[in-house]
Amino acid sequence: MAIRIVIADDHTMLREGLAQALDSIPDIEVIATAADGRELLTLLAEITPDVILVDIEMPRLSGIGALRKLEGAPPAIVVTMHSEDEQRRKAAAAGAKGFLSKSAPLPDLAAAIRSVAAGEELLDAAATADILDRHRQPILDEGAAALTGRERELLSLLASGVSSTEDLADRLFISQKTVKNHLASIYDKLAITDRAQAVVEAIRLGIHR
Amino acid sequence: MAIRIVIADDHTMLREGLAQALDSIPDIEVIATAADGRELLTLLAEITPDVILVDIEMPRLSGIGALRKLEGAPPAIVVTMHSEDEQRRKAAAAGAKGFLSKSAPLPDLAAAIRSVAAGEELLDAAATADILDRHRQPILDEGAAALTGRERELLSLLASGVSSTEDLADRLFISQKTVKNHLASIYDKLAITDRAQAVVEAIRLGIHR
DNA sequence: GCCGCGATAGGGCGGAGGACCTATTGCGCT
DNA sequence: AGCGCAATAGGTCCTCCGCCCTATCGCGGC
Repeated sequence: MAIRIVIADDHTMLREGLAQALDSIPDIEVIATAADGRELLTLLAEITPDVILVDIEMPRLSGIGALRKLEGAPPAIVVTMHSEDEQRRKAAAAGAKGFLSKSAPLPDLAAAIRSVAAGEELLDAAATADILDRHRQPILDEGAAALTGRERELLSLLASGVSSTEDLADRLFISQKTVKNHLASIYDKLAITDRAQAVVEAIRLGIHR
Repeated sequence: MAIRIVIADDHTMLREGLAQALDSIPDIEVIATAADGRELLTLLAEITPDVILVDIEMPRLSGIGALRKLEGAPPAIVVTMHSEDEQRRKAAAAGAKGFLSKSAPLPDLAAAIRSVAAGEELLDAAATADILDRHRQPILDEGAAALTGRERELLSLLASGVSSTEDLADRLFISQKTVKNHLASIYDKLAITDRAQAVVEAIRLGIHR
């Protein structure tokens, strides 16, 4: 269901941080990370993600070096510190399907992951913007996509700890009956049975704050 | 309650990724981020975090430059790509309280944040390891710290979507009565009233999987 | 040896919550 | 004009949940 990705970067803070951030996006799942090119190769001998995210600058074996050895089995996106044309050219030559600066916003990275997962290429800097726009929205679950605005509001409140029918009704300025109706509709769409499961789903789908 | 921090780094992927990763630690709260030194200064004119995390290499105004202007109001930890003594020396001179490589593991970063929040200094590379060790454990809420092992197991199951008394009893191989007793104890300790709120707390406290 | 407490289990009681059904209003699309 | 649907609200029924109280067993500490 979700797009399964692997992240390779030698800086733990970026690697683990990005892993957590991407994992929290409903349609993206980080299944493993690697601290250098060799680790990445070892990893890919065992598992096959849908998309690989590689940093260029890494000890032992660089991202570009790793890609050359892989010959593009799973599509790869190269991320780098200083986005220069020379690096972009090298990445493309090594078989990368995408190229992004580490300064790119996370929604762009998510869109890029969806793009290459769908078989598109993001190498031409000019064309990239258009392609990304077509992959902006996260691919939510069937049920989650069917949620109405009011249902999302209610879920968001639930996920913030407002659990009783009375409190929910007060916060939304509607009757307790309507709260129960909305909840029943949510249970139906998400295929769950109670408020506790609704909280789990709300947080998994990123419906909170 | 939680340690309030601000992150300054020009690379969005590191900045936002790290923000999300740190925010998920129960006793750490990321209240804002900045993309360069100037933004950081603007931010600190408005808000006062407990700890600042700054990258050295940033456009417009470097991390070191920003620290010099701040004169160490909130304690700062400098993070950098290539951990060299020259940079460590400069960071110390600019008033930094800590110095870490971006390759440092996240638990070390969390421990470093707790250390400087507590008023300690992490500049001597040799002494750092000992100090970090003393700040390994996350500072949980009063109530959360009082949870017993079995109560955590139950919470963890709840947070994974097992919500009915019957299912919980089956998964833990205990009677439904005991499940209710454990739940009542959890409600008491966490000052909540039902399963939905328990799920919210479980996830906030990182008790899941 | 006993106290405290974690883990286990039972009973009763009242209310909240979930399932099922109907109904009205207003909006947008055809 | 008519359809579909989101948002609102009401009703009934019965289960399950939260609350209060009691009780046993075994372990570790004072």
